[in-house]
Formats: sequence, C-alpha cells, structure tokens
Amino acid sequence: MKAQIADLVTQALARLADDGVIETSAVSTPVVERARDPSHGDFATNVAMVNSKAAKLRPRDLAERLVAALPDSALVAGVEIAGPGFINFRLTDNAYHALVPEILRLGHEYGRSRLGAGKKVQVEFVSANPTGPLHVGHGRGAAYGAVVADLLAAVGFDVHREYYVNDAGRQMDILGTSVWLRYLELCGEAFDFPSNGYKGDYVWDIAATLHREHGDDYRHTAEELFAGVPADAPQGGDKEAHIDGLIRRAKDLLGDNRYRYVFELGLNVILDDIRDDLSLFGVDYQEWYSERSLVESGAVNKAIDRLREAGHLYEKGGAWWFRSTDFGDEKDRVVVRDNGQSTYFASDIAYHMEKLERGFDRVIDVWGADHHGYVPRVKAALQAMGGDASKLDVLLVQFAILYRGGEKAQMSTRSGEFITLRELRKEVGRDAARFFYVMRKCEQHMDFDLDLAKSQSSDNPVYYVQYAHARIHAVLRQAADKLIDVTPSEGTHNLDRLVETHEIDLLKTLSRYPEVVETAALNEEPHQLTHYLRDLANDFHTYYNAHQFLVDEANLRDARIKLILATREVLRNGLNLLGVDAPEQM
RNA sequence: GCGCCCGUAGCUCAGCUGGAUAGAGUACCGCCCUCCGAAGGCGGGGGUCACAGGUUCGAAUCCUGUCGGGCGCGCCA
Repeated sequence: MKAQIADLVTQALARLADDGVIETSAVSTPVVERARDPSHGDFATNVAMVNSKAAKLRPRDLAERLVAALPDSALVAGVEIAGPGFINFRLTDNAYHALVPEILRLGHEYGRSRLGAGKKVQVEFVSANPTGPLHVGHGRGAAYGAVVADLLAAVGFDVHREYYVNDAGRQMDILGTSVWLRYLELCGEAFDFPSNGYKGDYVWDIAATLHREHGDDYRHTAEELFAGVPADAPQGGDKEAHIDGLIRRAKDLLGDNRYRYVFELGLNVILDDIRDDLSLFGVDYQEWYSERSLVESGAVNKAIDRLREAGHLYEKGGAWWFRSTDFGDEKDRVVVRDNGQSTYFASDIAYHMEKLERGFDRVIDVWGADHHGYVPRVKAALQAMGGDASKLDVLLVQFAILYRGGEKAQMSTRSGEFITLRELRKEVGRDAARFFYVMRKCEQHMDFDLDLAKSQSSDNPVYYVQYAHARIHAVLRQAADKLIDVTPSEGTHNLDRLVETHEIDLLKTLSRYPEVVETAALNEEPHQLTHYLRDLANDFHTYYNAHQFLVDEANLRDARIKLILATREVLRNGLNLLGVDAPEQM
C-alpha cells in the first residue's frame, strides 16, 4: 500500500522532470511514511521539502506543482499540502476494503515478500560452550536470533541458522576432567575437587552414567591423580595451574582413547541436552558446526599459515601474535600460545573465513554484549586474509535481568547456580519467554518480570495478543452453536458495509503488517513486531467491545466476519514469526 | 585510564534512521457486562526527552563535551 503511494509520487516527480521543473539527476527517491497524526491523512511525503533546493522553488510551491502532476488513483480520496510542505494522502475506504480478500487469499503468505531475492544469509546464534546447560542469559540470544532469522526468511532471504559448537579447547578439557574426577569420587576416591572445575549437578549425572556403565574401568587412585600437580588456590597455589595439571594427569593416566571417551561422553550428553532444550524453545538449526572439525581438518593451521605468509604474524615471548592493530584493533592478539596450542581466536578466524568462503552474501553473528570487544579483532582477521569484513555483522545482545517479586533473581533458588533456560521455560512457559525476550531492542538492557510473564491477565502482553486470537475463535464457535454460516463471501462483496471508525482503524492496522515485517527484518528489530501485535490486538478488542459481529443482517455479518477472519490471519502470522503459539482457546 | 552500549511519564519501554502538538503499557482515579469470552473496553491526571553547546528550514533522533548506569580491556572461551 505504501509502495503504491510512493509510486504515484515517483510518477509526479518524473513528470516535473520532463517539464524541466527539476533536474532528474537531483531527484532523490521519495520517502513516503505513515502519517503519525490521523488528521494528516494516511500517508505523507516530504519530497517537496527535500527537493526544494534542486527545484529552486519554495517547498510549498513545489508541493503544489507535484500535487498537480499526480496521476489519478482509485486509492486516493484526497491530497493536501500541510505544514512546511508535507504532501498528505488520504485513502478511500475502498482501498482498505480491498485488503480483506487479499489477506484471506494470501493466508500465511500475507506479510511475506521476496525483498531478499534469495540472497544467502547465515545467522549464527547462541553458540554457548557445551560445558553445561543453557541458562537464561543464553535465552535472549536464542529468542532474538531465532526471530531475526525467521524475519529474514519471511522477507525472502535464504537463511542458514547455525550453532558453533566449541567442542575443542581448554574449557572442554576442564569439563572432561571434571566428569572424570566426579567419577573417581563415585568410585570411592576422596580428594578436594578443583576450585576451577565444573561443579554443577549435571557433572555428577554424567559421572554416574560412566560409573554405572563401566564400573571401575576408569579408576585411578587419588595419589596417582595428584602426583606432581601444582597446588590449588585454597592451598595457596594457582587454580589455573592446578586444573591444567589435573588435565595433564587425566590424559596421561587414561591414555588417548579412554580420555577421549570420557571427554566425548560429557560433550555428547550436554550437547544433546542443549539441542533438546533449544528445540523445545522452538529454536532449530540447519547446522551444528564443530570447532574440533576445524582443528582436525587443518583449517585452523591453514588460516594461521596464511596470516603468517601475508606477514601479519610475529613471534614474541614464545607465542605467535596477530598484528590486528594494523586493522584498527586496540592491541595485537595471540593466535598460538607459547605451549604450541592455538587459541580460541585462531579457531574463530578460521571459522569466519570459512563462513565467507561458503558463499554467504551476509553473515550475522549474535553475541552477548560482553563479547563486544571481540568484534574488531575478528573483522581485522578477515581483512588481513583478504576477506570482505563488511559482509559480517555482529549483533550484540544486552543482558536480561530477571525479577521475581520485585527482587533480582539471577540465581536458581535450588541449585544456587544460574537459572537455566529450561527452568525459565517451566516457570513462565515457552510463549511468554519467547515474547518477552524479543519485546525490547537488543541493545537495550532488559528487565524481565517473571511474575508478569506468568500472570494470566491483560497486564501480560502475550496473553493480551493471544486472547485476541482466541476470542475470534470464540466468536466462530458461537456462530457454530447458533448454526450461523460464517463462510466468507467472494472478493469484496459486502465490504462496503464496513464504515465504522473501529473497522477502518482495524483495516489500517492490518494494512501496516507487511511494512512492519519488512522494517523489523531489515533492521533486525523483532520488538517492532511485538509492539505491532499489541496494537493490532488492541484494535480488535476495541472493535469487539463496540460492535456485535454476529448480527442478524446477513450482509453486514458477512462483512464483519471477513474482517475478523483477516485479523485472525495476521495475528497468527505475526505470532508464528515470534515462535509463539496462536491458541484457539485459552 | 581507554573502548562499546544505554539515560524519554512514578515504573517498564516505543518513537518508523532529521519532520508536524513526544507516544504505549503499567500504576493511580472514575466509568462500562439483560449483549459473540470482563483474560476485555472507555475517560482522566502525569514530561526541562540526563545536562550544556553545535549543525539547519526543523533535533528525543546527527556532532562535541560533562554527569550517571551497564559491559569489556587474558598466551580464558
């Protein structure tokens, strides 16, 4: 609808250009916006003000010339010049009526477009280390990334959702060793658990599985275990040196195969849990990309060699450094440690290079805001390797602070650990969690009110929107009870009966939906959709209160039923994009 | 100290990338079910857009500085 108005303006501009009033080259593409104030009509454009200099006319004079040059359109009921030179368009009711059969015909396609023209976009999100269950901090990134991906798909991009699995590296060794240590405790060995080990209950669970299935096969004595290991922090030592020592002992005592078995047991159990958790949260991926596969395929070493050959590496203190400061980073970064191990950053260089090589037109990373300092070095590496760093966009998601009873609730009361995503889902439900997480723009710190998310009242925006959908179904059920046929008539039949203010307002809101999806997608702003759906639900509830739908007069009833069926369609489409259920009953 | 993000109604937040008189929800007060679900609707009060400059026809929005809050500045990931 907006595009149709913009088209009229473009034609008017072209006419003026033909007449030599303005130079074609100077004409900027017209910006047509929804009028904020109803008294300004439905759409407004500022072209006259923007182009007044190029036309050497005062804005209002140019506006008059433009209005005179506008082609006739059945959509437009009136055009006015207002304020400093705005051109306001008022549409006919018929223009809105025509929308209803279009929405009913398009169904779940209404709001979708081919704007993205099938361009390949990768969205990588969550990518939490598989060293424990997802907690609520990951939840926002999960919900946000999933909706951004779905929005991009809705406007015609070819979207590839990916989870980068950090299954290599020191943290995973710490996990594997933690599992083995808990296993040894189950075998009856007594010792102090390392202060830097993973202490969550889930580690016990994995260890118990190992013990149940393999008895004492993996047992070694505590004395063997701690032989030559530096002291832990509580004993006046260093916790990092202590855990590294234990990892070394685990590898030595178990040998490659058995160590790997324990390591993979821990990895697989946790990864399965994460997959399951995300799937129940309505988050699905096309690919789970393994960091270890990058290491084992040699891609990481290849990336390092490539940087070295291009002269971007230097040796200092036994380590290899990437001169990222050449590309705007604050300081240089280590890619190979003095012990010969490549860093996480080295894997990430290889990974991001590989993303570009896979042929994505655009690569989106969704990261927690605490990683923001990491962005310049990744972009620096891509540049250094000759990649197009502008294809990479990193979207930073701020933390969500949970509140319960007005108090901060970051810790789980039971375990004393961070509240898991699973616990959140159980407490407030998937729909509320998904909706709340994307209600705010990502760079905004968010207060997540658990009590509100749980409440089944109009205060709760999720219920408010879902209720509008359920209410429409209640009307249809009511019609069925009264044996009223609600099959909509063809095309625009009877729609000229929709003349009430509430009806036109609702139609206008319905017409906005494709624009909302488009801007929400292109700006990666799911919150625009949540706000829109609240508006739409509000328009519907207001209408519902003001007018009866199942009236005796068949033609009017048909028109109203068609309108609420169209409303149902848009509510459902919008909620679907958010990963929220559209219930028929509540 | 340096870098990134954020300061808008009592509270939680929008504000369509520079437009017209700054908007919602919530909370507070007052109304509305003989009527399709009151999980709803209507009305009311409430603002120095943190502060100070600058850019221009026009600034909550852009630039600079100050103040306040969050995060980051590892041979961790």
